[in-house]
Amino acid sequence: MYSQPESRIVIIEDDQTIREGYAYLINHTSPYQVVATYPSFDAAKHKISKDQPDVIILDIQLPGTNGIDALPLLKKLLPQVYIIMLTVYETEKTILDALANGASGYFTKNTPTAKLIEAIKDVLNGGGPMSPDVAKTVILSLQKNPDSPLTKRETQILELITIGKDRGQIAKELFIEVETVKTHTKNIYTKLNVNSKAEAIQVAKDKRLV
Amino acid sequence: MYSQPESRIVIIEDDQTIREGYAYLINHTSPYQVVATYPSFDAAKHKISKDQPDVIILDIQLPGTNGIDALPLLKKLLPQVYIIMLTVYETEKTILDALANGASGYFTKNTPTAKLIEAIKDVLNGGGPMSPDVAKTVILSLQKNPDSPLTKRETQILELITIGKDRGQIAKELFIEVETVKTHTKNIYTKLNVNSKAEAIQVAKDKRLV
DNA sequence: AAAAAATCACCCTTAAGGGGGTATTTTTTA
DNA sequence: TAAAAAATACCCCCTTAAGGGTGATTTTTT
Repeated sequence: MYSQPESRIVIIEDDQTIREGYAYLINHTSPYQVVATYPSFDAAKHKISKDQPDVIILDIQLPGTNGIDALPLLKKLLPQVYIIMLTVYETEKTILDALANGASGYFTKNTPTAKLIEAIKDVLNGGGPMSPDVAKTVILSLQKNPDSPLTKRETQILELITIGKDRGQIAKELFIEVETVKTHTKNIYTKLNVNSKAEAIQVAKDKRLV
Repeated sequence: MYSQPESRIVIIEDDQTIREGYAYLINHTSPYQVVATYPSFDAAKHKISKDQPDVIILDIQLPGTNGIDALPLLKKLLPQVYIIMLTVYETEKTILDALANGASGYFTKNTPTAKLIEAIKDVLNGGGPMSPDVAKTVILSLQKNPDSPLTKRETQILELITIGKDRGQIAKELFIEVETVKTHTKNIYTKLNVNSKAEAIQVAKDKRLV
């Protein structure tokens, strides 16, 4: 058995105090080494490939290219890299956008260094670390409305409608007749107070019925 | 300042060893009390309201009504209760279904009791605890395809299409002409090799383009 | 036993969507 | 700074998948 090479960390964060603080603490209290720090993505983009980072700690509120937009660009430069977002924003949209664009973890800025170091370990082990409030937001975003006016079958059909299936496909998938699908659809429209597929999809998304 | 009343825990789990093991450990190593345990939802449904649990630890593979189906029913009986799923299944569908139906947290069965107790604390504090692998699965489910063939504008329009907006609404929302929306749509169809909105939505979902 | 949910059928009508072609302006990138 | 890519906008034509109305039987729940 031989010792693993240290994992390489890069920090992109515009606040110098936070940047250097985290860098110092990670270097001195963990088996990881901070190989570079940058105050912005634009400052990092031409050099970061040479740093060969395993993990990037990325702020969202950066001057120039913001963290969300930087995500896909970093992924393009370094397809294997894990990216942990660090931010003061914790709106649902920001969190979901970050995760949609390839972030591996998400923490708010008051996160103690110990937790962050644990998160680095987690992503390297294939996990997806998040602070509890972030996790809660993510879970809520997945939650369906428990007070749906629709029956089980109707919900099922609405679900298929929202993923773009037409009557024929739905009928085939559920082993029922097209006319039955039509009947259910009509009932769905009545209950949701709409009169088209498009509107139904909007209401479904809006009220989290599917 | 007076001390908080102990939080009340109920465990629903068919394996007697696991059920009693967790109950014992939670009772003896944490400030929480297990007020009842049941081997199934069906055994629990008529009594659990009287237990007044704050947190339910719920297994998925139960005899009779399974854990996923039990979720909305438990939520109906006890709207305020937090439910932590405990299971050997960790397929994406199972995890997402559980969270969609109102689970507050999700752990695999090999989770040490200490982590579970921490999870109880987390949900009571409004967090959304998950084991790292579960979190990873959730994050992956939110991830977009980084190699989309679509431009930014096209992705944006496809996104609006998938949430049921028609040409007119899209045009208004993006401050462009309906004809421009049509042009983009045509280009999207060409790139995705489809020739209808419905197909485009299916491909979009399938390839996680939105 | 009653109510709710799920199933199937027939008629009739149209708006929203889709195909083809062309062209200018703006932005990005090499 | 030249070339390429992306975004914008218009015109003509055409059809299908979707929606509305009405009625009825069977299965499942309560």
